[in-house]
Amino acid sequence: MASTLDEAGTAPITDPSPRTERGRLKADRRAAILRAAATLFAERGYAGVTIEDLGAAVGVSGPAVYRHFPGKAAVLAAILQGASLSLLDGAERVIDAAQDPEAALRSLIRFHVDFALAEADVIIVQDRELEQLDPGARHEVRTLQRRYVEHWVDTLHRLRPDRAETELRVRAHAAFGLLNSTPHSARIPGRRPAEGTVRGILEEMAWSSLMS
Amino acid sequence: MASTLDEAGTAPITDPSPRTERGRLKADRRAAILRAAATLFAERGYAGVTIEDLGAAVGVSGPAVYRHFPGKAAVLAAILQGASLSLLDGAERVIDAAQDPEAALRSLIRFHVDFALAEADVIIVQDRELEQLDPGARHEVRTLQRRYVEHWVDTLHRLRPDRAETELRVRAHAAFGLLNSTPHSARIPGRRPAEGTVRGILEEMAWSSLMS
DNA sequence: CATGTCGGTGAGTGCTCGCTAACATCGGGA
DNA sequence: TCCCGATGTTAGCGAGCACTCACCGACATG
Repeated sequence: MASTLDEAGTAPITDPSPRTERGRLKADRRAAILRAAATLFAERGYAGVTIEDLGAAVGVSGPAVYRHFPGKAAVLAAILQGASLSLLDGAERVIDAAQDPEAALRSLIRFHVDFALAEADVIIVQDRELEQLDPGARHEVRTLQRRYVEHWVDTLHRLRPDRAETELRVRAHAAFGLLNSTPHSARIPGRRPAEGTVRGILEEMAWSSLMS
Repeated sequence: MASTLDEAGTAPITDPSPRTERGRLKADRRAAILRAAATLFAERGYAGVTIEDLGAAVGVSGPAVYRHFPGKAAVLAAILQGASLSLLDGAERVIDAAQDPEAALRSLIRFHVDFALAEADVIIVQDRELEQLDPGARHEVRTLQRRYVEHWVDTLHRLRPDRAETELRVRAHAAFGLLNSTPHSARIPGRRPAEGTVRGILEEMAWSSLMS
């Protein structure tokens, strides 16, 4: 299901030069563990997944996971740090490329929808398991998230300088809730419209709610 | 903190006639456990709360909880059943009282915002711990939730008969994500605007996103 | 080719936690 | 008043799980 995903999108903080064969295998396995962990955590919750499950999902058994992560909490931390970093990076790239604030907001919305649809598991884990992190990692993730929000608030402020920043912050959070609704409701069985249709609806709703 | 809450809002399925003193105490304790459990589950997640915690939160210790619920899962089930029942009840009352579809949708939005602000803990638990339920209870809750959604879809369909029901269902879910954003972002520390302000912003955003 | 490192395994350890058992206390109907 | 059932207590059991340990084979470097 995730075979067509852009790997760079959620790449963990990894040694960028795995020269040797063994290093490449290790990097692959680490990435595989993170992917599987995101899916499992999204399905059963952080506490509902065992280290054994994590290993089994990538074909190794139990304690082998400790060769790649110091513990279960570190797996979750890597997922959340990777996600918030990807979001922040994407927002900055998209804003830099935009010609004017209106284009910037449209691009932000499109980028966020893309991310939510492509990385549904990560989105779910992101806003469900944040408090499971140790204080250090939690603070780091929260800082990254705050910077992401502030990019939205700045862009909104450029479009509507008459509105208070506190109001724009509420609006930004509400828009995230709207855009992140698909990963959640996608878990509910039932016939869903095509992904392209959903994308269009969400973009339209986000835009009009933010600018209303 | 929950002392001023309307008890009827999330009252569990309880004996409505606790004539005797002892019966009243039992009902109170049961309600207290449910309230405390909602808060604790929202803070630490279902798996992060022990039966001991549940008892301690209401001044009894550990196994006394088993005098009121057959097990930990039953506490969660009672919370989620109560919440989805309250939402469904409220939606039906509100729609019956409305003069026309437009008034119905506005009332639905206002009702949902009120519920999300008053019962933030329950809202968080509702869409975070559904899969922890045993299949029977999960199916019941899901059925109640589906009926709630269908009331929204029906109302939307009356306002916009040109739109497909699948699209309206996506819109309804997105609106829930939007309206439920406050309980989630309220956990993030930081200065927030007054509750009345938030309410107005959310209602405006929900309306314009649904009708866009 | 010898050797150290590295990723893997199976067995085991200690702790947490849901739940039960056995017993104390007390309110309230006969 | 008496006694039963309901509500609480503490002690303890058993399972599950994160994590450690001792060991093994294979790859890569001198």
